[in-house]
Amino acid sequence: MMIESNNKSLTLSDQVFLRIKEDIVTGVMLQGQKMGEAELAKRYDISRGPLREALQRLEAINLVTRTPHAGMRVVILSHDKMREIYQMREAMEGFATRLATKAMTDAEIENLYHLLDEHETAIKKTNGKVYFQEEGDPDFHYYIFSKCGNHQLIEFLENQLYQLLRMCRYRTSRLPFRPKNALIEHRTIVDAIKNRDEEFAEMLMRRHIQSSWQLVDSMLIDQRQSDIENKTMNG
Amino acid sequence: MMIESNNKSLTLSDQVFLRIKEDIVTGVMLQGQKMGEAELAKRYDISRGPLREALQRLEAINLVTRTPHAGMRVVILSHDKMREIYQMREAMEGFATRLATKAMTDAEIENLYHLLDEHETAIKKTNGKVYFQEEGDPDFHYYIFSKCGNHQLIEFLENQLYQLLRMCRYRTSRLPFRPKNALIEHRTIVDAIKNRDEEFAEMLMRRHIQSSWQLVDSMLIDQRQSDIENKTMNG
DNA sequence: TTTATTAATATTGTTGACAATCTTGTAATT
DNA sequence: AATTACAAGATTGTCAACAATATTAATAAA
Repeated sequence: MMIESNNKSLTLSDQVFLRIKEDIVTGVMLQGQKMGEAELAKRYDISRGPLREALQRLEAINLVTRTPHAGMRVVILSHDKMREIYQMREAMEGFATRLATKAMTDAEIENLYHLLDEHETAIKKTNGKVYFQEEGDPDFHYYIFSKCGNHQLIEFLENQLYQLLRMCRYRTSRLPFRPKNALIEHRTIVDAIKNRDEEFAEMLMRRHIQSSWQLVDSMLIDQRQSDIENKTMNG
Repeated sequence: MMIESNNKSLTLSDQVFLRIKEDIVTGVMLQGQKMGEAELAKRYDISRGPLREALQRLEAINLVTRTPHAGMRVVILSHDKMREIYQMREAMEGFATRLATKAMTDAEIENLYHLLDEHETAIKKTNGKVYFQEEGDPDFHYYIFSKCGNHQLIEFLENQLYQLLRMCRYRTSRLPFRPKNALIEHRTIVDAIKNRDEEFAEMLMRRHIQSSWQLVDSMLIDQRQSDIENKTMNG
């Protein structure tokens, strides 16, 4: 929602890149789906030139796969691939947290506490339904790693890894989460940052991401289970 | 050298991407240099369409920077940026080493020892001039992280980070290195892998990369020193 | 009936021309 | 003399037609 606001000076290729990216991440386009250039060009009302450039950029962030002379497809997030993504996230965001623990100003740490307070009230208001549901969680993580001081790392996390993560999240929709647990973990992380305890902050962030993965992992297993059952019933 | 061998089924865009990448990394194109599309198209004997796609891909791996409606420039590897790159390398390759320590087969570890032996004889033969001079070191590192089992991580290290690293190395050309030291460090890393000691292997790899950075860092400081002196003499 | 070959079709890769935008240089005004 | 406004030139962004490649469908042979 609200992505059509900045059409002013962006190039056509940029605009359609953002639009398709959103359509892939949010599941409007299905995984493994063939993306014919002519079809897409018509659909997004654009010529094939800028479209191809947009697809090229989508390939660069691993949202589509290309086979020469055969075309593009939406990436398929297999169970294995998702595990790899979360594993990578654990290492890189853990490291970013360590750096941020050293680099953040006191004022920025205060901002983090305010952010947590906002989340808490949001949880209370909606009786625990918000949070983790694409609301608070990304803000929290984003705020921390954006303060790590390493632009290369920030750029990678923001523009590459987090796009795939969002896609994972959309795939495992409607999670039966425990927002209070997540909030508690978040608080312990911020406390460690406040104490300037890099070692501990990194460890807590890694564990937090690990448990996030375990939840997704179990979801996927359940899903596969029911897939198998469906197949058995139909066959 | 020897990059013109596989022209068979690669698309034009792919070919020119590889060629320009090589020209940037090896310093044929200078840092910060303007890359006019018309000029490049003529130079590489290609039309602007595929050229633009190639440039797009170069932008994706941070070898060129683009400002809309103003064109592309070769990236400038400032001192700060290089530190960021090495910092990131330390974290990610260290993590990859940890994973590889668990994942490698015994046969693959034997291969690593053979690789070290080859390097040792090469050093003896050339009296310590080879190694680190774009010969043995990348092979060693590449072999390890390529066995980490995480394809996302491998892809990132190989296609993104290592391109920038090669560029750093070319920039700090002719280093007064100590190949024997590096070889010793390599051996201790392989020994840790052989013992399946993930913790230690990661630590050793990180330290190895740290000292690699310190060498480059000191080079850059010297360089700046002499730059300042030159400026003083000329002004 | 199955498999291999070949032609037809559809899709991707490439090109050169056209449009929009920025940069540069000149001239006029303060 | 300095600065702003405007116009000419150059460069990037976009488009539609053309060429090369892969996919398919059909036909013929085993």
